[in-house]
Amino acid sequence: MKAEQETTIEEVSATHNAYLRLREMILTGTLPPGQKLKIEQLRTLLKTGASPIREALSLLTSDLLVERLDQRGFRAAPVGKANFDEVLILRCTLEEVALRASIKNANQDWEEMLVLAHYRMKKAQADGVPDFEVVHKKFHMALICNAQLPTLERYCSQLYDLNIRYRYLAAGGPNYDKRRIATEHEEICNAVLAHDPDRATELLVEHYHRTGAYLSRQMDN
Amino acid sequence: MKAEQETTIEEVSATHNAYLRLREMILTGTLPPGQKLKIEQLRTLLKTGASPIREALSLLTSDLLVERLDQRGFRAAPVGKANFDEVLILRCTLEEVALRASIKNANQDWEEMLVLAHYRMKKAQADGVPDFEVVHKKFHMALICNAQLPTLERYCSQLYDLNIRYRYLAAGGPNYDKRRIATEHEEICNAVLAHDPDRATELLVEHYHRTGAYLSRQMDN
DNA sequence: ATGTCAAATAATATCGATATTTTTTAGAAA
DNA sequence: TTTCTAAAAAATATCGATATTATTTGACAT
Repeated sequence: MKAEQETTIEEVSATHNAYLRLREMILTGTLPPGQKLKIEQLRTLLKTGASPIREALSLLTSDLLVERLDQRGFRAAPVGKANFDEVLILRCTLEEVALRASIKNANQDWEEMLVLAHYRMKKAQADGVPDFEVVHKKFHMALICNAQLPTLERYCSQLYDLNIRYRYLAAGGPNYDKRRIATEHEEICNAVLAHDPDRATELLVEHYHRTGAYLSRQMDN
Repeated sequence: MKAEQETTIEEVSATHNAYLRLREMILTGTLPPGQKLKIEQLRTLLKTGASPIREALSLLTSDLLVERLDQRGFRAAPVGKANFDEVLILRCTLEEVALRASIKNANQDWEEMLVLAHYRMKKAQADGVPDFEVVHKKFHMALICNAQLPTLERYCSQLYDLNIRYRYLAAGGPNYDKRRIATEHEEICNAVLAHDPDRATELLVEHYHRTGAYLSRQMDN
């Protein structure tokens, strides 16, 4: 008897909902790095049973967002400069491979998808919508999704999420130079549409290094 | 009252045991690719409750060894040429980065560890012990463990495991040229000990391509 | 035969309760 | 005060049962 659709919330399964909500909370810092994640506490917070919580935490463990301590439960993965630097290296390495493969497979459909993803991101930034991070990720994933290498895409997505945590942690500091970021995105997009893999990957890696250096500076404070 | 240590089996937790056993069965092909993994069936097989099974399957999902189907349970991850090729590309890409970093950090302790891992592998092959795969993996992980990039090591370990499945699947065919494999390992080891990153990575990547081509041929049959 | 639908079956997902383990607390001895 | 130990409290890990969802079966109509 499911007469209602409640809101627009998709009711897939308690586990999946718990997974998404916990993930969000860890990424944004609502559950800060290193914090103990007690089952009972999360049970009342998410209003669900222990089983979905435990399963969701298991899934997040493999996303490197949660750590499992022998028989002592779970905690949000800690952060640190070493981890930040590693994530940056891996992103540059893997996204270069992915972007080159994407461009090699270039076709009309993908290019149009990319243009759209780019446009939506620009619009979201102009409007100052709160879920800018969502469309921003979509743009970066659109760049590499044409590689047709699902495992690689998965790694890139994971690493993007690991990096996002540092962005939220640094959110107190001075804002990015948004104009420059927008320009960089534009240039990457153009290089891809021009089928210039060398220039596209160079710009992408530079883009990551630049924002990386910014965040690194924030972390030292 | 745990008066007994039973055998040498380490009784950590039901979940961890289930994880290790299921992982082993998927890697070796006891649970073949694509097979439905029913909770009840695994419950009786591993003689444990549903919760540890489900948690173990969740963990394996993030190792890319198990797939979760909406509300229709789990199945062993399917295999295929495309996946095989992708795993090969990613291994070559990531292990090159890891090996170079490892060599850059080279020190006495690591080099001695590597020599030991290599010696144990040679010995295991000579003795024809059944757990050759274990020491073989240890050797390859020893090559890259000095990079001190834990996320990268984790990815390499995962990819190694994904690749191992294809080795077990091809086990029916003619054996490798073991002499050549041994020589390749020897040469990689020597190049590393000589602190020659270019040669070491070239040999390593070649090594993967050679065994990859062998397995690829097996798969076509 | 073939396709459709409803009942029966089987499997999953989830809950509540309990056993086990870890952590904290408090009291006694040095 | 500090340290050690035992009891109490808290938290985790696991089990058994149940509600929910998917799949199969078989009767009926086309």
